[in-house]
This record gives sequence, C-alpha cells and structure tokens, in this order.
Amino acid sequence: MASLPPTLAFCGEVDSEQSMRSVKSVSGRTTMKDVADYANVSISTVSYVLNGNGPVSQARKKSVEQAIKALNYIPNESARGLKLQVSSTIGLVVPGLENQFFSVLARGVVQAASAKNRLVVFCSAETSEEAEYGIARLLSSKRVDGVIYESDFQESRESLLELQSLGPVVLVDERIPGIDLPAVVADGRRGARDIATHMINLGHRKISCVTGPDGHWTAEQRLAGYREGLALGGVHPDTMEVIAGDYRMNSGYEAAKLLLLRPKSDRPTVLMCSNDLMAIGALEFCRAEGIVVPRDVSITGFDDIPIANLLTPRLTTASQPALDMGKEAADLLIKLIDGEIESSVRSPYPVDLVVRDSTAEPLS
Amino acid sequence: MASLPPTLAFCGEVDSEQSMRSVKSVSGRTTMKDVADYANVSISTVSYVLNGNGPVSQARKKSVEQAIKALNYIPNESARGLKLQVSSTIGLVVPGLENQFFSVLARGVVQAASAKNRLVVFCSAETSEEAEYGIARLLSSKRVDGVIYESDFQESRESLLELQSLGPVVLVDERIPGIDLPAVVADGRRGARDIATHMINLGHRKISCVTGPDGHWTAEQRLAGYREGLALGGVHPDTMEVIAGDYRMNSGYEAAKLLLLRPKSDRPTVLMCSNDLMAIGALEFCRAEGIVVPRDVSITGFDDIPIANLLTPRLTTASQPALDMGKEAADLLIKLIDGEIESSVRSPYPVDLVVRDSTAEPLS
DNA sequence: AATATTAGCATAAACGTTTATATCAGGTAG
DNA sequence: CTACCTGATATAAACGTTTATGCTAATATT
Repeated sequence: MASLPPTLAFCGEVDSEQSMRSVKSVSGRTTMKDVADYANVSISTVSYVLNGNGPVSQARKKSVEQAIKALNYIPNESARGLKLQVSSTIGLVVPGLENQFFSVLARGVVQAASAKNRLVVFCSAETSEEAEYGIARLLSSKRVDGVIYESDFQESRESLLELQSLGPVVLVDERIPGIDLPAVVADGRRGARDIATHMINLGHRKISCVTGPDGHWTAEQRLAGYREGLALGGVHPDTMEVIAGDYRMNSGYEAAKLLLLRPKSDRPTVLMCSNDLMAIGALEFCRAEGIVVPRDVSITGFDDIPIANLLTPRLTTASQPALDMGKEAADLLIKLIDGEIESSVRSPYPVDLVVRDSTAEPLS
Repeated sequence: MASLPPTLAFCGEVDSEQSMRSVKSVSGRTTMKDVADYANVSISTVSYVLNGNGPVSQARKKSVEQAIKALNYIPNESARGLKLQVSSTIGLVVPGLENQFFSVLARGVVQAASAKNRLVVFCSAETSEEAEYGIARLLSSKRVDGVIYESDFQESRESLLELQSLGPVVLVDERIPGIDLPAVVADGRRGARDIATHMINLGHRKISCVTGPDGHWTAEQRLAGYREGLALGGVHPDTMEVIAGDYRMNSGYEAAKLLLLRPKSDRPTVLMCSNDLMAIGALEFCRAEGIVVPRDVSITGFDDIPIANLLTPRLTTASQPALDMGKEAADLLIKLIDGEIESSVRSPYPVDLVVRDSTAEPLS
C-alpha cells in the first residue's frame, strides 16, 4: 500500500463524500491538509518541503511537489503570519502621491520589496498625528512588519522612538537631530550649496530663497546649503531674503508674488526654491504676470522630479535619486526586520546639480 | 472576590512571575487574553464587546473597555483574518505610478479604502501575465480580499474569469467586450468625439491620431470616438491617419516624428493623442524640431493629468475624473466583498473637453 | 410552587500554519 | 543478539481570534 503511487492510493480510498471533504477545506481554497492527503503524507511533511527545512526523502519530496502543483496550492498567509508573527508586508507612509518625488520613491520601494517577496501597503498621512497613530496601529496589529516613513512635518522625537519600539521604522529624506534612527537621505546641503554657487558664478547678487516647512530637517539642510554657497562665493548669507514655504506648489506661487511684485530695484534676480513643486508654482506666477524666466528672474528647484524637464523653461534643479532611495529604504527596512543588521545611518546619497533653462545671467 | 473592582482583583492575584506571563503574550504584544485577565472576564466577552455582538452587561462592557484602553490593546489581524477568512486589505494593480493618472487614481482608492478601514497593497504589473499570476497569488493566499485592476494590456477573458472565481475583481478604465465584469469606466468615446468635433469646428481637415495599445478597450473607444466626431463633422473617418501608440511618452514622440517630418503639404494639421503622456511626447518632439504648437500643428491629449495644465502650451485634452474613479472602484469592490451587491456595470463617468492652448485654427 | 424562559457569561472548537517531540523502521556497534 | 543510533515520518501543541454551545441564576409563566 505504501509503495503504491500516491495518486492511485488516493483514488483507492475515496468514496464520494469523503472526497468532497478531503479535497477542499471549509474556506473553499486548497489547504496543506489537502496536499498532504493527495500525496499520502502528513501535514508536517508538506510544510517541511515547502520551507526546505526538516528531513524528507527524495521520493516524498517529489510527490508532495506534484501534489502542490496538481492542486494549485498556495499557502494561507494569515495562518503563516499568526504562527510566525510576521506579515511579510511593509508599510509606506508618505504625505501624498501628488508630488512626483513620492511616486518615484514608492516605485523604488515596491520594486525592492517584491524582489524580497514583500507586499507594500500605502498610507497617505495628511497630518503628523494621524501618521503616528496609523503607524502604531499598523505595527501593533501585525499588519506590517515595519514601516518606511516620510513626512512633511516636524516629528517629535518621543513619538518616533516609541514607534521604534513597536517595530522597525526607517526614515526617508529626513532625520531627527541627535538621534541615530535608521534613515535614507540625500546630501541636500551639498546640492543646495552647488545651486547657490552656480548662481553666484552667473553673476547674481540679489538672491532669495523659499524654504520648506519650518523645522523640517531637509528644509533646514537646504537652507544651510544655500547660505554656505553664498558665503563661499563672497556674498554675505544674511543678504539673502528667505521666504517660508511648505513644499507645496501654492506656496511657491505666493512667494513669487511677494518677491516679484515690487519695483524692479527691490526685486531679487534669482529665486531658489527648496523643491521643484514650489518652483513650478513660482514659474506659474511668472507666466501669469508676464515675467519672463530666466530673462527677468532665474528660478531653481530641488529634487528633479520628472516634470521638471518638461516645463518651459526646463527647470534648473538638483537631482535626488528618488528611485534608488526608495529601493535602499526598503532593503534597509527588510534587513532590520530580518535582524541582519542592528540599525544604521546610511551615508547620504550624492545630489547632482542639473543646469537647464530656468537660470541665466542677470540683466545688468 | 467577584465584586472587587477588576484592577484590585487582578493586583491581588499576581506574583512577580505570573504577572510577567499574564500581562504580555509570547509575541510581546497585548492580546485578548491579557485584556480578559485584566478585566476579570472571559476572552469571549472581550470579543463580544469589541465586535458589538453577543450579550454583555453594561458593567462588564465598561470594565472591558477600560482594560482595552489601559493595556493599549490592538487586535491581531492575522488571527482575525485566519478565523474570518478575510484580510481587510484590497489590492491595487496598475502598470506603474509613472503616469500621473494612476497616482491620482491610487489616491482615490486609498482614501475610499481607509474610510472603510481597509488597507491597500500596491502591485505594479509590468506584463500582463505577471499581473494575472500576481493577482491569483494575492487572492489565494488571502492577503487581499479583492483587487482593483487596471492594465495597459489586452486581457484574455478566460484568465479574468478565472481570477473572478478566486475573489472579486473590479476593472478600471477597461472592459472586456461581451462580459459584464464589474468595471469603473469613463465615457472615453464621447470625450474623443468632442475633441474631434472641436477640431473640425476650428477648421481642421487634415487630422491624424495616435492610438493606445492594440486591443485595449479604452484605446478602441477613443479611436471610435475620434471617427464618430469626424463623421458628424462631415469628414470621412478614413481620411484620418492613424498611428499605433502604446500610451507611453516615447510613442507620442515617435508618432510626431513620423507625421511631422514631411513636406508641409503632407502634414496633418492636428495630432490627437489618446492620452496625455503621448501628447507630451509629441510636444517634446515639436520643441526639439522648432515646430511651434499650436501655430504649426495642434495637439490634443486625453486624461487631463495634473501636468497637462503646466506645460507650454497648456494642453487641450479631455478630463477623466481619476480621483472619483479610484474612489468608486474601491467602494464598488468593498461592496462586492461584503456581499452587499452582486456585480454591477457602472454607467460611465462623463468626460469633459478641456480647451487650452495647444489647439488653434489651422494656418490657411 | 414548579417549570419554562431568558440574560449574561464561560468553555471549547475551529481557522491553517510551524515545529518540537514522539514514533518507528532499519542499520551499526558492542 | 541486544542496545543504540539515525534518518524519515507522523503527532500534537501552539499562534490569537470568533462564535456555537453550555451553563447558571434570575425572572416570567402556568
């Protein structure tokens, strides 16, 4: 009997009622029990061949594999997750997909995650508190094994540390001063410095900038970079007019309105925006007012999102490798989850100055 | 003893070792058992108050609620999912987030899903087979309760029907001829017709168009709409030159190259692209070749993605309500999952003609 | 007053995995 | 020939829920 081919043995045993019950589980989907019955082995053997651990002879292994294929068996992840206390899923929390920087980043995360058989769940966090509470729920309910977090808000270090205790969290494009949370960042300071330097080299002296949200790490980095660039070029940083923005298109528009609706002698000759979205807003204002860029004013962005190269004029900006950053964040998080590494502060990605058509020498 | 306040009774029982064991489960996270012990009730009572079914007195209910708050209890979704055979998660399968139409759609899906306490997992499907296999895995492994599917490929009706048997699938911006699968679509035919009519009214007679992928439903709808518009305007549809595109930017670029690098007399005076991305490609070609839009040629798109209104010239197009379509798709899918409705073919969303600056009367 | 009904709660059996432990051949060593 | 391994397989206990089923006491019915 034991030496019979599994299929025959199986067929020999069935009566119509039993076959109904043994072939399909209650849920209607094929289960490990079905596979075990089909292959005439125990349920544990099936598990062993699936996971490749445990001792199992070649003959059994083959017949189990056949059974899996024949019954089209796919493991139930809820059961697996319950037993193993994992979900094979990671969370991605971003302020919104509106900014192309995030969609590109998201693509990187999804790519890297699926390469390691992980799913990605999306959360858009409109407010900081919402995000924190949401992440906590996600992690506590075991729906995700860890999360990748990027926000436009300033974080309280306490809450982030608390989140950290629930499960791995990696920050993207952000860092909490004084705490070495795992983070994937780019060298925004350097990128901003290069932009400022380039402006100085073009001959600009009346320079202004629009910052990101108050207290946000990248915003501060970029501002520091602008100032550094000016200082290196022999222009005192304090002569730079600084407008507070919030990384959204409209704040760029408003900043431009504030700066450019003045008598010509008071106007800056360049407007450095801390991200591309705000630069687009500024560009829109100029278009509406008939201000010609770069003849009347130079405008720069930051991020180099895909649109930047489709505008007229094409935007001068600093390119952050969003796709790679997304991939790295996912890889890092998964390693953290798997316990392969402890924590880690990655060295910043380089940021490249991309000179296009929205900048030129000032009219003298 | 039974009348003691729960907290006291609990404190009275503990010795240091027991308290360690009873307060936290093996996994380290608070479980229903902990809550039950804390409130001095059985585990089922906790479940009853959580789900609001089952008979439980006000007093017990209150103390359970206190316990939940005090211990910061969050249900384990894997266990719940295993028992209930659900995941409270839906899948969203799109060709990629590169096209802003999809990111906006995605936002709609996420919004509607979280309003109903569902998570959204993202899959980008590069190929049709990949997508189908992926969806099957997702559904079979109980990782998602249903999926929203949009692809740039032609689907085989067999595979989609098979997927349908695994769990609810709703199609977006797509439909399988002859089968009434649940789908959320827009009236692309009408939108295209309106575009063509507008072109005719401007005086154009030498009209060409760039289609979407071969066999794709929306692509065929839009083509049919263009032809209808021409016919209504008294221009024979067969005089329209049709170039096969694939909805990606580059194919718009190539189509423009093909059509516009001819002696002036052979050139069409308008290029209707079946989506905005291809129109952007065509615009880029014109920019590279010094062809002025709309003076030398009119160009139209389809979708009205956010970028369309930031280009120079701003793109004339037909607006599809991506956000609403995403929301509706999610709502529809969730109703399907909950068994509230059987299946349903939604009436198409209206599509509005948006006239901007990329179209004008032809030079006579 | 005896019985039927019910509200309020606890018990226990599932859901589909993983894995430590038990079992049981067959072979090897003493 | 017994004792002891060892490799291959099965058994059973968990993981944290939900919910059908019992059970008990109090109330209602005859």
